[in-house]
Amino acid sequence: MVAPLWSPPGRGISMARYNAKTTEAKWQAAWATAKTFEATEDPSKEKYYVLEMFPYPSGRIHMGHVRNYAMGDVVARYKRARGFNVLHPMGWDAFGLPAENAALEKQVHPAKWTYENIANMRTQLQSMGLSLDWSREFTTCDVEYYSQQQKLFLDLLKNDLAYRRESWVNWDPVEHTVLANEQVIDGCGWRSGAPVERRQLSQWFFRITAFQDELLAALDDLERWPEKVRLMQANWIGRSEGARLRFSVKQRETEIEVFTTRQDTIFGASFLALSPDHALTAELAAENPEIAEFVAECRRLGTSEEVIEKAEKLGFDTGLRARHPFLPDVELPVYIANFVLIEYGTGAIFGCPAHDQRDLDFARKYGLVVLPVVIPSDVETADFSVGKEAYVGPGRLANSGFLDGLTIEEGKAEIARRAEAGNFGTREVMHRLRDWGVSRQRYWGCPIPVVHCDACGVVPVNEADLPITLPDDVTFDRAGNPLDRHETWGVVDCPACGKTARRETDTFDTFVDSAWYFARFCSPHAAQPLDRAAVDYWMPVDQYIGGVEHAILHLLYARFFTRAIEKCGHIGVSEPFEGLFTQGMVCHETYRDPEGIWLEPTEVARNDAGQMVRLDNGAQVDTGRSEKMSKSRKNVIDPEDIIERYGADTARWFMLSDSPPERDLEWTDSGIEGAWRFSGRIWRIVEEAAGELPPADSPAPASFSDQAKALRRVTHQAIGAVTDGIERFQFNVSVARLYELANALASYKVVDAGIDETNGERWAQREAIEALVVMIGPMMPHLAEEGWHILGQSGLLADAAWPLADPALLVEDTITIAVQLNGKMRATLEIARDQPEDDVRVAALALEKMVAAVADKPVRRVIVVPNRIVNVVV
RNA sequence: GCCCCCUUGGCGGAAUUGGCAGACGCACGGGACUUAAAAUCCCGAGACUUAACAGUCGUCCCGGUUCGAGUCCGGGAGGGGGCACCA
Repeated sequence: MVAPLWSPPGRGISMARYNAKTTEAKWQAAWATAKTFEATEDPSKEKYYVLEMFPYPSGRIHMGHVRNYAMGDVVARYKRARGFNVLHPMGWDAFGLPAENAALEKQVHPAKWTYENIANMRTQLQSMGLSLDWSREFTTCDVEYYSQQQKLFLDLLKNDLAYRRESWVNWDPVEHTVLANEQVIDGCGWRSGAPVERRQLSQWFFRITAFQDELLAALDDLERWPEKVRLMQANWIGRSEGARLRFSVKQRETEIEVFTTRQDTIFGASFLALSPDHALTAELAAENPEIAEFVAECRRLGTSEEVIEKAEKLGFDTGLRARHPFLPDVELPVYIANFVLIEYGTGAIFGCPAHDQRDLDFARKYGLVVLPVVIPSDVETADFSVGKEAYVGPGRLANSGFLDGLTIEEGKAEIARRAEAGNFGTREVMHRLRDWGVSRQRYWGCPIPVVHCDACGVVPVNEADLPITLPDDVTFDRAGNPLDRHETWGVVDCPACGKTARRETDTFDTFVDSAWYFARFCSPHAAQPLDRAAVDYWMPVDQYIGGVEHAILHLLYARFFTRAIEKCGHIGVSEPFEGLFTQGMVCHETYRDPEGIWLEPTEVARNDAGQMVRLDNGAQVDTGRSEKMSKSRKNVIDPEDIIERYGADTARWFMLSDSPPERDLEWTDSGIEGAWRFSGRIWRIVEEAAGELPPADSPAPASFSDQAKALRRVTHQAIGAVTDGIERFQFNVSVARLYELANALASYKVVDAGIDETNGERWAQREAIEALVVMIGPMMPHLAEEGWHILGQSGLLADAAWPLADPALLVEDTITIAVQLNGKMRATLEIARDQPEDDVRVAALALEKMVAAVADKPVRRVIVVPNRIVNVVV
């Protein structure tokens, strides 16, 4: 890529090329000096809280950040111009594993690594010229932040929203550490490559399930959220209605409890199946080595997801027989089956092979009865049979005694009623959602403020003793959690009895940090977690913007945590984000040389023959499809390079043009060049006209020439369309309308060069240029600010009001409407607007082309849509 | 396997939600300026037929509703995403 040239200086001093670098620095300094973007609560003004998902401080910003923050800044600056009191803060999601990895690899302390990264990224972000209130900046690894989080945790504990229980973790036996699910690759540790073991540890949980129905129901009211995200959350919560049924076991004094959503198919049941981890399975395994061996086999399979997916359905007949609750003569064999999950329902099922695919596969393998009990409405019962595919569609019940003839829904209700009456079952609503495990056996996270005492058990730290700070003197020369092996940090007096006890060495999942940061921005320096007055003023976030990859976890945790702290009295809202927008990724072509080595875009170029080749050795390069920019594929463009070469405005403009914000954006060199050309074009339009225009705020002349009128109409149409585009998050459409306005201005030649303003041509030109500059402001703020200044405006553009379209100027006196024959376009008709239908019809039929097209055919009907279209039917 | 979304010129995309398909940008071609180039400005362009006027076809495919379908309905193909033995 060749750097564009900032000069040559053009035709004279006043025509000097726009210098983005110095101009951008100048206005960034001006905004900072004026504290333009620092927000304060002002009850007399309507507030608007714009937030982009805060970044993890990896060290450098990437194009995804640029796109995200460019969009957020459009909204923030636009709402400011519309008179809102805007809050637009920024901070850092700074705890987490990468800092510990860096510590291990480079022997640098996580804190040092993190804060240096933040300093670097802050500089990069500031070079983008975002309208951020930097006075509210904080970092989640600041003691000031995480100590407040510890207070919130104590409140959650008091309100029974946090608790401790045993839970399975992925344990890497080589690194002596717990692994997150995404660190387990093919059943092995991502770094050590050793097979991961499942271990049980006592861990902290947040009781998200206490709000599960509310979290589901409230999705309906999140009207400014993408439908897709609401659906994903609903699926994740996974509410299903069914019944819990108890089966008595013939051979022993016990019952097996199953959960089912298809209790209507009970007469088609042919077996029961227990999870390998079911309590009864454990009992049986203790008595029977064969069962123990089978269970062990299932567990071995259990480590690798891939194997589970492909695994055959396996079962082991325990020899036990369960009694059918409605058929005294029928006994159902009890199996242990590898596809029954202990985490869901009761860890046991009844199998109805005819109407469940898994049960059918299982039944075919073990030769069990397949009895259809739901018959599609267009088939006779005797004619219906199930082959390889279970029937899960609608129908009437059959072969089912007292249920025969009922619908599925009626059958479900009847079984539930009889089970409850007979005291062997209940209606039950089950959820897929599990409580949120927040313990991480890690150093670089917020310490969980509790103490383990041999006498008193788990004791919360007294609030007065907070914060529990991380010790600095830790080493990363070995695997495992440094907090565990710290000599003094973990030794503490029990808050309850005073005896020597041990500190909790687990830290919080970093999703906890990001589950309330948006609320902390309202009062970032408060001595308590949240200042109610500030939070009540600013919350909820009016517009949240970020990647769709957080559609489930982060957004669900934030919704839960807001409810949790609402219950504790810290906040007055239950939904944190009124509006949500999920933006697409930034993509780029990929390049590989003949050896299959990935190449950076800077390492390849197109040769004279039009082929992509390596710059260093000329070898031909395979151009791969465009993919999300990633280091592993080397298809990244560094925003810092782009801003250095073209300026922040150009980078931002390119991010907003062409691609709809929710879709992926394809990075191209020609695209950024085009954006850069346009910024120069705007500059020229303003520069060349500025000296000829009437002074700022001149009163409108009494009359306008036709050309001036036409320009004014274009201007006001652009105002309407650009505004509409921003409101609807269609920035690419706003950009197109701004191009049109710029094109109109570029071809606007004032006929009367004199300053005499009787025809209003210069006045209309100023109106148009000012509108252009103001509307470009949210997208290219520095260039717009410079233009505003050149136009002789005294204040900052950042404080200027958004233009309003004058409806009177939008209407065109003469309009062109389409004339169709039998629905096909044949001609157009120029006519004054709002003419009576009869006149339009007559005029349309009188058109030469229509007369010829209709010829001698009888006109059967003429449809006139006012000011739109005429359709002649013959 | 289940659920959801998408498919419009060479490319990214637009179309007031049923009313002139292809706005705007990119790439491309032609021209102006220039000794020349860059930059800038102007013009052209969906495909096919035609010397031209003009005509025919055209929003993934097939069918339907309608005076009229990119838009609504039914079926199919291709691409993408989410969840995944959830009983």
